[in-house]
Amino acid sequence: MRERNVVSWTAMISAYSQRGYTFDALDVFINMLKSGEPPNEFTFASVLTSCAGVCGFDHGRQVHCLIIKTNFESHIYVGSSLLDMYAKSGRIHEARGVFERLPKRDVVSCTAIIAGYAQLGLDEEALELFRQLMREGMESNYVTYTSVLTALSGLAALDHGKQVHNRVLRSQLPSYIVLQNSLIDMYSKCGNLTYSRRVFDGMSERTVITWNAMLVGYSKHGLGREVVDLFQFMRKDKEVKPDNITFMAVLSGCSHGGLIDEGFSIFDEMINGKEGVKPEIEHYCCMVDLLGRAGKVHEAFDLIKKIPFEPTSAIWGSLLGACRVHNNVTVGEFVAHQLFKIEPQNAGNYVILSNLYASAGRWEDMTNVRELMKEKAVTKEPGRSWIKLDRILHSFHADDRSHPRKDEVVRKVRELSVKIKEAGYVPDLSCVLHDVDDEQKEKILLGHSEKLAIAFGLIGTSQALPIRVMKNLRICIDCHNFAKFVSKVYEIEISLRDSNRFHHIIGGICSCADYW
DNA sequence: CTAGGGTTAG
Repeated sequence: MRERNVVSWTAMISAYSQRGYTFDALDVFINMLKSGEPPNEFTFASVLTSCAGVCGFDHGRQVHCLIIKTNFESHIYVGSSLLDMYAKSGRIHEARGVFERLPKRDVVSCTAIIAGYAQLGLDEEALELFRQLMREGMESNYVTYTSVLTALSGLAALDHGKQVHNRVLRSQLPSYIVLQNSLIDMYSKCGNLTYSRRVFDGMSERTVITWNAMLVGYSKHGLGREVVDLFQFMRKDKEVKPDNITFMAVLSGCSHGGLIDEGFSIFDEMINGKEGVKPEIEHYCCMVDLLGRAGKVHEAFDLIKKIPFEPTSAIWGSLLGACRVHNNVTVGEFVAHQLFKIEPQNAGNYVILSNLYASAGRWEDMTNVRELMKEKAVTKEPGRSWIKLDRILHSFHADDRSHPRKDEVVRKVRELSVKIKEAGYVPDLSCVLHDVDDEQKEKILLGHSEKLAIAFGLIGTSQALPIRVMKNLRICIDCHNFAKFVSKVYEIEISLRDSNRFHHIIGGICSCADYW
């Protein structure tokens, strides 16, 4: 074109941006500035989409400066994409600032800020904001519901999830696949696979994400057979093609469900090119996990040596977990030191190596690891467990003194401990890293947040109802054992969702088969 | 003629 105006420039930027060519979009934007053509609100809204994520937030901030200078910050489209850019770059406070400064709000800007919190895992904040904006009369559409469902999945808040589902049904929205997908995910992460499957079966059209969400659900619940069956069913649907996430779900489902041979045969077909998806490092990671789970620690180690990628922390981490479960100190030691090189600040690795030494009675080595950990000043995200009782969410952290019924809860944990010891429970003191005597260690163990939540559940629930506890980290070995004994002695079902998967514990047996 | 928010992973 010999002549261009703001519309031609913006159309080009938008075209690149919508197709994912973020750098090209930015490039055209810069050339536009050089040409002297002033951007308008359309240009800014468009170019900011390309500043989110990959290009980082440096470009985004510079564009923000321009927006302020040209007085477009309060424009509703510009403001929405601006706050979205900040949220996607992890700057949620800046995003909130832009949102609060908007003179007018609409569905999109409200959804963008709620989704921003949810995508960063700030689930409580997302839910709280959704409620507040609803009170203030915000409109909701299917994208809003999808974003709220993401937050509810994270919180494992089944009742809220059902409420949103009801609202969706009542509002007579057309059935958006994206919304249905997030319903499947919500129900599965809230522990109700039956409802997930009901939504799945009711869909007339499915995308690869639909299938993946359902497969991941079965996988997280340790139902390997269902994962493989559904995968075979998926292959009959000629409308969808399994992608790399599908295979991760299937392989990790085989691993968690103990289907070693099935896992390998699917993996071999991937290598032979029969599946149309070549194995990436994540798939090798699943196989290391699968071998490790089966107790084949050395085979897992050999696989790592053979893979055509540089091993990642996820690969080593998976093997380290297997070493802990199968008490392999020699391999574990080597693996832990690989991890110390790659991610020295990750406390979990020090903890596991220390556990390994403790279970082998190598106290001096254990002390050294602890010293090393102090030296590197690693910090752990504080463990937190929560349980819902009479529609109220009760949250506990270790040694919680803040709960109104703390004394009652602490007494109950002690009572449980005494009762289940009679049935054979032995506290696993290797789970404690502090350098104190055994009596003190046991006290620390009894203060773990998941035990507090379980005890609280027992106080408040009538015998027949299952206890549903959620945890933000992986459950510790001692607490897992504790829960198994409690379920047996008190004849109660305990469902525990940790950061990794579900544990359905009935009669002293867990659905994870003690591997997680 | 040009514009903003959304779902699946280990």
